[in-house]
Amino acid sequence: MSGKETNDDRHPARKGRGVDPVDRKILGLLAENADRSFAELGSLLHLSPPAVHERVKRMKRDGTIKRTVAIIDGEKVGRDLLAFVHLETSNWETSRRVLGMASLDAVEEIHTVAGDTAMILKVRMTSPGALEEFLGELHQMEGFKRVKTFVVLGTYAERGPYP
Amino acid sequence: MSGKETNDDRHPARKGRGVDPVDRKILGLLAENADRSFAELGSLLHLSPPAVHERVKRMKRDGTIKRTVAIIDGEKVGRDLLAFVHLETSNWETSRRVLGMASLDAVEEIHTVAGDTAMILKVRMTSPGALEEFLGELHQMEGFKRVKTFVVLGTYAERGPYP
DNA sequence: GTTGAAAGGCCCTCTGC
DNA sequence: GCAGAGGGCCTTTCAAC
Repeated sequence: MSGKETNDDRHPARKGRGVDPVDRKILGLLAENADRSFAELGSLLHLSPPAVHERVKRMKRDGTIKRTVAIIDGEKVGRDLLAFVHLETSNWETSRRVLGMASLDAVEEIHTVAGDTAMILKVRMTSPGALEEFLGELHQMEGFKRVKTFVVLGTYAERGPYP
Repeated sequence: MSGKETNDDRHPARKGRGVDPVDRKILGLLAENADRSFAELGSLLHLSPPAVHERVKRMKRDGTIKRTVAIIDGEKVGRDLLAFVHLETSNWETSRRVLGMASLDAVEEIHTVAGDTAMILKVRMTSPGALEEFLGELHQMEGFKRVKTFVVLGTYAERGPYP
């Protein structure tokens, strides 16, 4: 891992304030499988179930644990076409309309970035035709400069943040 | 997965075989919040808890529901620098070594793609220095042609597949 | 698929250390 | 902040319709 973050701070967690090593271990276990019981977590960490519960409750309250979700197999439900779409817009109004696409079922991620493009979208489609239609909507928007699409051929890792 | 897609299948679920509209509704609810009880799901769907349980168990067994995980706030645990890295490799051996990076804590996604690059990585770092170090490792590898990095400025949507 | 019931396990709180 | 015990809810499975 990286080192040298701290100069004068004696606590190892400078940015993750209030997240100690035990918390991180809990987060790691829950990020991998949220079905674990407090009893199981406790035995893995040599802690009592109430102690684990206290920590998890605190981390849920302060937003460190955002939520727990079921991971769906996109291919098994027909969404077998994953793509990254880069797009540049020439004005803010157009960008706002793109951000509104977050409500579309196909749109999984929207980021603004620094680099050769302005925005990156991750979309999971049910068919090439659906992707074509989506790209068509983007082209219809005024004030966009360029769209570049990367169709995913294979996925070799896909998970959430790890503490 | 199964093979044999039927031609004369009258059911609307062509690709998501065995996933009917009720299943999709369950998946949608659990993809948003996996903490819901079977009783709650049942009342939302006008089904009995055992019926819901049966469906969920089946979908977990056949992999439609891959797993349930806790979503961690990357910024709260110190990983506040998200980036997409595009890289082109000139041989397969190098690509294999990149795929091995899936075990790194910072690497969240690895995809091979069609388009102006060969692979896309999503990485979440604890600091700019950590990103620099990671990019340095890529450059040290023989057989890579080009690396392009997009640092994320803002995230406006980030979730998993939706049925 | 639904109802009803029954057993088991876990959550959650409280109390004491 | 952590360990131990009890009430209560939910899960899970079994019947029968």
